Amino acid sequence: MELNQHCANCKFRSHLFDKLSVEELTFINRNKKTVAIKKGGLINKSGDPIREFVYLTQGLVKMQKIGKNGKEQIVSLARPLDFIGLLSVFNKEFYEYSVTALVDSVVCRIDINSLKEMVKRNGEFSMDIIRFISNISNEIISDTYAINSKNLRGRIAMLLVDFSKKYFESLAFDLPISRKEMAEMIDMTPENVIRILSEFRRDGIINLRGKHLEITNMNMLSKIRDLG
Amino acid sequence: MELNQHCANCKFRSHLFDKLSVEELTFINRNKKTVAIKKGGLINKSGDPIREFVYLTQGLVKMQKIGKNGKEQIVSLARPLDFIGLLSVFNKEFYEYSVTALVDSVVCRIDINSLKEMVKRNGEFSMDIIRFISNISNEIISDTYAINSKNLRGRIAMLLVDFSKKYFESLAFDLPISRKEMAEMIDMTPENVIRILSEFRRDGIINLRGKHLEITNMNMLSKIRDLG
DNA sequence: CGCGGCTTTGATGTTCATCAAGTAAAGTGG
DNA sequence: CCACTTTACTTGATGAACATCAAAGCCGCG
Repeated sequence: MELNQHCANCKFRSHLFDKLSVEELTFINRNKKTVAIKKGGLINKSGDPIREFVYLTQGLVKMQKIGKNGKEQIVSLARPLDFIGLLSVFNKEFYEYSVTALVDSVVCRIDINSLKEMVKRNGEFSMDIIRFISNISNEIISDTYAINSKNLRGRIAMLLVDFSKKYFESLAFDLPISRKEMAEMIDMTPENVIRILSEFRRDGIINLRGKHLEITNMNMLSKIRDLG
Repeated sequence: MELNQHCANCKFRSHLFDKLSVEELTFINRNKKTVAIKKGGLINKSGDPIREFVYLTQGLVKMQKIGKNGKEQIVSLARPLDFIGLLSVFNKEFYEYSVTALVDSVVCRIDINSLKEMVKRNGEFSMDIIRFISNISNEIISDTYAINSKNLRGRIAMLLVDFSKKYFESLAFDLPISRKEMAEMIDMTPENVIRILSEFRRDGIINLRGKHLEITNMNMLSKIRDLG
């Protein structure tokens, strides 16, 4: 695929940029670079200075931080058209979260000052930025509360339903993360992730072989999510 | 005190408005109203249409939502100069959280469309709004993670230290919320809140009589917070 | 004055983390 | 490509942390 496409023609462009004119997109285009990242590759490192606004066009990435106990904690996953670190770029000097590619991915790195310039100049664009930030943070906050108010079975059920509906739009898919990473996403131990997955398999709710998962009883799974 | 002061002279005005000219402040002033709320009074109700941007000038309020199980959950407290519902006003039609006064309070209600108009017109102002939103959501997210990674003693310790340092700037203060509300803030049961407070009292870390609390061993309390 | 909600303490049971030990899978270097 | 090493996965047993239940005293308020 063509990496260094002009923003004005980019088919991965988010609606966030709809309010920019062709001239403004050209300005952005001059100040961005597009980079391919291999699976497992580091995109941003927690603590590094923020110089760019990162935008995911292809792949899947995780945002994580290190808790006080030294354990990794996954704050959220990002899909194509998601903005990485949008919650930090405008008010922090250094990245708060590390970002790692879960599969081969492609990101655009837009010079942060060029973007800020756009925000100041184009009022409709700044309103859109505000709406995007609000949406992202609302989602993280409500997801976090939802996870923490559920028991372990409910958490796993929620995660699987989300994968199926939000990320893969299919009842069968390959898990993009390890059991350990699942545990880091929903705040439990890897042992219990495995235990509950085995339980679901025993109960005929899912098929699971290695990373390949198929939801065979979505009704039941949704019920477990809602009641947990 | 004078409720309907002109924004240009308001001593409770947040830095958020620093970038507005006198004319712009006058425009805001024409489209705002200042309201006094009694302790326990409802300021915003979850589900109501968002027509105004609410700004706290005096008092203390709680933002809460109702979990699936029907239990109340307190998302955050807001002090003077804090913006209430800033995370919702730009991207939602209806309030997500209810807001209730914990003590007698005063709020300014600014017409939401007037504020949006300002954002579009004044680029420096919109940058400030973005920074504010980012700060608020970052704080809520990191506080939520911090709370959930601690055991119950650590949670109570964190809450008390926060009250002391952030809200009252004193080692002695009156708890602004009930034991039950404390439980709703840090996701535990009222019984355990009480149990642990009694423990802290037994261990000489705090004095507690009804709502009046005094931290007698801040060192130990901080240690419990950090190690929990 | 009495009712209902808040507070407090104790007893009990459940949920989940931790520890241990073994198997499978995935890198790695020769 | 194979032996080797490491990392991920899996199951069971145990104990600790915490929620729930129960009962009694307290306080504010109509």
